[in-house]
Amino acid sequence: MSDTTTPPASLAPTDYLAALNEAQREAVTYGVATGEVAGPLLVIAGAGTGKTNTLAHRVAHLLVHGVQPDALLLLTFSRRAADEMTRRVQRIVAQVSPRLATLASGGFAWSGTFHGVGARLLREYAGRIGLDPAFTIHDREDSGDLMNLVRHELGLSSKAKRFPLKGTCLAIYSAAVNTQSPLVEVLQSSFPWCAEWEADLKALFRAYVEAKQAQQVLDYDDLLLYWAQMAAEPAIARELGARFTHVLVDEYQDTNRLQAGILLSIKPDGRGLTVVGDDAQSIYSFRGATVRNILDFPALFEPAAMRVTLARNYRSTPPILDAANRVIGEAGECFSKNLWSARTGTQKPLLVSVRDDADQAAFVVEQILARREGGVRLKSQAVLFRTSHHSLRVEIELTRRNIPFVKFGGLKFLEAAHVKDLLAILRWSQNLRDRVSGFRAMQLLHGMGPKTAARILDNLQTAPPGAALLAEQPVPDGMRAAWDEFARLVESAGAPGAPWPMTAEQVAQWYEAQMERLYEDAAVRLADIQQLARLASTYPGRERFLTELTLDPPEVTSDQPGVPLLDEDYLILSTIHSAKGREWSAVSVLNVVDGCIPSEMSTGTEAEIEEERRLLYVAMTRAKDHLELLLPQRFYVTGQSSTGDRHVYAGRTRFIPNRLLDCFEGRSWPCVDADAGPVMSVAQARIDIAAKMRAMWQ
DNA sequence: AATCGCTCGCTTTTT
DNA sequence: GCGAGCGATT
Repeated sequence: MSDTTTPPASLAPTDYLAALNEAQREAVTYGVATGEVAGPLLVIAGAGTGKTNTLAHRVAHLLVHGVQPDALLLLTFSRRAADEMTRRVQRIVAQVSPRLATLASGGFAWSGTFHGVGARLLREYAGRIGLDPAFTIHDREDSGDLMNLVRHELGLSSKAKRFPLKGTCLAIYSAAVNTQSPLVEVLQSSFPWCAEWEADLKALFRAYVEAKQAQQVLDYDDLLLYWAQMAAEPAIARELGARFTHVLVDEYQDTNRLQAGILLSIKPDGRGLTVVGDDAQSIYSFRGATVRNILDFPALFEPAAMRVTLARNYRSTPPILDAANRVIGEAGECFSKNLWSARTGTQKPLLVSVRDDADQAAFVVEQILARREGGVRLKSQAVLFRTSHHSLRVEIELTRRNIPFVKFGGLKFLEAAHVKDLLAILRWSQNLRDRVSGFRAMQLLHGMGPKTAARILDNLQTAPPGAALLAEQPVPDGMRAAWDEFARLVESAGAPGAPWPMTAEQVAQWYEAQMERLYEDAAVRLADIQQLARLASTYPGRERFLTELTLDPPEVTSDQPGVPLLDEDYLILSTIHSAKGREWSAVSVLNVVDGCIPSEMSTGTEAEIEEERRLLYVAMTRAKDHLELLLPQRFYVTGQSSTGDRHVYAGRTRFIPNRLLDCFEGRSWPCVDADAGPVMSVAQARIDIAAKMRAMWQ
């Protein structure tokens, strides 16, 4: 509406905008009240600048101005982020009017990750793009299994010179798809040691794609790829563009070319498109994400996209922010926002030298307990680390002291063999052509091996659809009865309109009867299966259950000791990657030493090292009031020498060179005895390490 | 044809 | 410390 018209009487005063700062308000209101859909908007939102809040307000603002929830496409990095966004929007609009509260109470039909939304759109449009709407989705392991199957079929596994393993093949394939670049280039830049296999890999990938299509199976990458291909059809693109008048994307710095392509197809002129992100927090390039997406966004459009920068940090104290700014300021290519803090506080982040892994764990746990005594709940504290296994000692220490914790990242619930077994049965019942699922499911039967299973899968594939009866498949006489029972189970589970969650319960029941034979530790696994069955009952049906579980598995494994109850206070352990977007009052970062951060796996190229720097930046900017970086002087590595475990001496991460030490407070722990001399400074401690290293060889 | 037991090689981050 | 792969055994 123009400024000459008065707002409709139903419109409540926009009080909710008053709590925002100027830049935030600009991002929220840009183009909303003009009466037509606004041009493209890029919001550069530094760490802790109220990004989620701003995005939520923009969504709320759109609703207030009459946009229907169904017309919003809300793409976030995780489901958790989507849920958080929904909650906030609901809270905001509830203040404006009861009518809007009702409107938003159902949440947003089209919010979630690119993969999750893609899966749902593809099912809806399946008929028009030659896809079976009952397609199953393979997780990474399933994809690896299928890749392996094809790899064997093509005889690549028995080459004289060792052919890349399935995981490597899949990684190469995935990189090519997600970066949208030719195989040669991917091999050259990321997998130079596999370059000689280019021709074979090409054949392998062709066969892999054919296998997926024959089985009506999609992998993670396909969800984006099919969506992108679909959106490349002008008619469908127009339809999607009209249906979703507003598209909002969070964490845009971690999207890849495929995702950017999808957005551009739907919104070619950028009208109605809002992307939010922070190039300093781009940490997913290993997954094909490219920081160029966000950097090049404004110039994609004519006129260029509106750009709003949020630089006022509400999260961290000035010393913490200062240290983080300095760390990211060292980046070779620096786009830092130089965040400034609105808070008070004078405690510098700690740089704590400890002897080893064990002392690191002891120190961290002691500090956490001390802070809890001081009134900081466990839930407001977190321990962050580069790789999942870095937290092992801390986990042991926490368990020993009976401190509840939850760990994010690393091994997922989904990867446990027994969970995969159960899902394989359900997936196979949904789509009998899915060989990976069927192959796995059938071999749960005693007496069923790869040969018999493969023959049955062949029979099913060649039989006309609907004509193949599972029960009639040829199996050894000894297992006829068991097979009949299994076939009945799978067929009834796969029948259209099979009652849910009863189906899941029946399958779980059948599987539980097999577990004793399959696993020595069946008792522990049984609990998982029961939990899974309970989880199943919270979904409306099998299809949604399988899809959403595959794309967004529970982040916590239940075989951890002392899994806390929901209302209990518990500590968060998380990989830095999984800590994205979150914040805690106190944060401890483990192993801030070269070899861990940066990971020794990621020091090959300048770009990799820069990403590791941003990773440390992300870790540091999670802290609100208290930040400690741990420097074990030596840590154990496993399996690198024939003699087994050994320890190596480590130096402080290269991302905190001496010239940055004035931002930190150096400590040593355990404290050096007063009689033994002054407390070591960090610099002195390093000289000692060097001496020890020389001493090793004397 | 299935299964068990042995050896060899690899070992990040995740939708 | 773990899985994939292979050879021997049932």
